[in-house]
Amino acid sequence: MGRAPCCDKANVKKGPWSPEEDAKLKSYIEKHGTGGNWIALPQKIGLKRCGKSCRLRWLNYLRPNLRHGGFSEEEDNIICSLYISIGSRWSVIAAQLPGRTDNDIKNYWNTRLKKKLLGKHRREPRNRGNYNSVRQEISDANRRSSDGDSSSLSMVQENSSTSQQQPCWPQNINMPVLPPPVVPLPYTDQGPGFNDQDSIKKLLIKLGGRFSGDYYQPTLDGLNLQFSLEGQQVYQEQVHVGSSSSSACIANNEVRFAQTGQYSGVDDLVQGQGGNFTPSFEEMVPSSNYSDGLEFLYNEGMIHKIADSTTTTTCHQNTTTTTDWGETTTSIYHHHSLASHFQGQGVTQECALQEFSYPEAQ
DNA sequence: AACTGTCTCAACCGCATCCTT
DNA sequence: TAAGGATGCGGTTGAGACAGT
Repeated sequence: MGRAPCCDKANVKKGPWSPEEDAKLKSYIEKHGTGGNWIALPQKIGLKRCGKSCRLRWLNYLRPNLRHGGFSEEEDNIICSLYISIGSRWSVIAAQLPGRTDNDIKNYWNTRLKKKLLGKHRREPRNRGNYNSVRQEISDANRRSSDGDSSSLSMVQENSSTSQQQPCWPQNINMPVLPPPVVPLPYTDQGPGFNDQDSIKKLLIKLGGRFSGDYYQPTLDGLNLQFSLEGQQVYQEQVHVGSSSSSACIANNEVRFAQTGQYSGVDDLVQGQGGNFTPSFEEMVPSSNYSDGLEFLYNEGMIHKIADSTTTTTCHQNTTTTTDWGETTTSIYHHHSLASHFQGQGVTQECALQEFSYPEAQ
């Protein structure tokens, strides 16, 4: 016997919401809150909708101070960096972007950001598809540009002009040293104290990972690289995060790449960890083109591998040991300035990481 | 003008987790 | 402590818009 349905499926309306329904729901919630019970809410206000549907409509569309579309370069960077760090935990990512919903970010990632990455790898059976994506990107960039983001268009044009020409890096060669990021990064103010272990623990806990002090083991001095963000460094921390095997895989891959300074494919790594590699990322960054995918991030100014080895340290291959996939030790490229970025907006590190609250929760 | 392919995004679905009793 | 219900979340879908042929 399966779970009881949350509502009478036969008696609820599905599909797009009408303005009348929106108005009903919005005015009720603004006056009374949800009453702490989404399931009962539609009956209270005479809507023939499932409670879950009401909740979704409110959270994704009716809630005040929401922004739709027009993602800035800064937001792109945050989304990408968080995706790299924690995987597809959209609600966590959304919590870092005030006014954005997890659904919006998820859609944006799936339709735009991921394609930015894929664009260079995807076989283009027809020219048209490529043209469309370029056209779309230019159109988006134009829109962003008109919103005051002047960096977008030039970047997209540059990308589109090189997308057909840029060779994929052959396997097993050293990655070329990339120039410093072209796009200025948003995280420029270094907040105090965020590098300390307590702050990092808090961040990781807030991000939803279980934390084990036993496993926590900053390994900066065990790594053979250093990332730079426009002059600042992104330290790699080894942390204990559960529940996200995909993020673990992603992070581990980057560790692998980072450790060796060259790309050697993901297959052996995948096999070594039970083959539990997240399909989406695998698809997104095919092993043969992995370095190229990373290059996108370089271009975006997300990460910058610096050739300067003044901080070179040693690293052993088993830094990221795993016990099982539910209790995974993973590595996160930790933007220590991320929280301080929100602090700069008058938000504490703790608060910056809180999810949105709603009337009944306030 | 009709057709076709692609893209976007709102909404649904089902599972996982949390909360209450 | 267990069971059942509510909520949260991420993956997926499908309708509509748009552009090329």
